[in-house]
Amino acid sequence: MRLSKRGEYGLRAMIDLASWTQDGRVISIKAIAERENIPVKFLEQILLAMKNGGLVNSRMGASGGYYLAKPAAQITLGQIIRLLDGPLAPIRCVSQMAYEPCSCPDESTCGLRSVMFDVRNAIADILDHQTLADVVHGQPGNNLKLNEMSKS
Amino acid sequence: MRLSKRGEYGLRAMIDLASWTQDGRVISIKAIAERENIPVKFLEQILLAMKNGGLVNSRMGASGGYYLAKPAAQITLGQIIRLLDGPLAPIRCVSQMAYEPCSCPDESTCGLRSVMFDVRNAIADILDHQTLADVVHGQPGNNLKLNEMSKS
DNA sequence: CCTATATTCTATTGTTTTAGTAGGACATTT
DNA sequence: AAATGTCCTACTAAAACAATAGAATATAGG
Repeated sequence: MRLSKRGEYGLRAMIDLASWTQDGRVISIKAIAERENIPVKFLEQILLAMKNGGLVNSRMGASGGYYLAKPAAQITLGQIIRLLDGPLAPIRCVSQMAYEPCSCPDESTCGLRSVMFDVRNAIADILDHQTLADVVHGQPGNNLKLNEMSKS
Repeated sequence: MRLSKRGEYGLRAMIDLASWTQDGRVISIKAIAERENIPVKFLEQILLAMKNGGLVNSRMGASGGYYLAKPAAQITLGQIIRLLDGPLAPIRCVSQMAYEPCSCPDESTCGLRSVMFDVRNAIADILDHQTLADVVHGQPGNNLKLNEMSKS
């Protein structure tokens, strides 16, 4: 159930962009990498992928850099993670974007599938509604349960 | 965010055990593997791990096999997944059982961390409350959201 | 125009994880 | 004693992960 470093770095970089960008300014890979403790060349790839995915834009050359392609309130964490790490769903047979049949004889009566469907939705409910703007402004998650004692 | 085959097979095997076991009977690896389409030798390892983890017991020798170590209502999917795949948390710094500090300067104000904390709790809320008995008897998940349009 | 500073793009590398396989030792039933 | 199980360790091929390397290209500023 874990997020890769690629996904984590991508999220941190986007949050960084969202919090440091104002008006027409751009931010260099190096600046982000230093603030967020991310290997420069690795971050380079990640930002490139996000550019190709339409989440950021860039200005080349000296004093160039990156900026969000859309307002921070229109970019969700779900979009970023899907782009960098693939589907949110724990198993393919409950994924909307990358569905594949599983091995069970009948999906409609598969107990495991229905639980995993719930898990997928719980994850997507959070990640598809939390925007970069929410994260930057410390918006509390709408699914937060305080009195939760389970160990993850 | 995905479940490994090891985890998936383990869950399927446990659900199989929960639904086919009655009174003092045991079920062989081969029988489970055939019903659930799991490679026999792989399942062997998985069941062994679950035995060492205290979730199942076994009877050796001819006509031996496995059975649940506890009533199905006392085994949660969370226990199984943690045993086979490790922590449910997307990143270590929000894990209870395998906490590690992340790279950010201050965890208490880290926006990413607080979102991932919510995600961890959402996953654990489901997986730590759904028992094998629930799954076998088609208990609906308590976190199911029907009108959900997001793609996973 | 030239240089320093950026992004762009592709390839390569080392490590770890995943998903099994193989094979023999040991226990129990028949 | 043979058949049928679990137990246990080691091994392996392939994929995923986490970078690194290096050259090409673009632009600002002097």
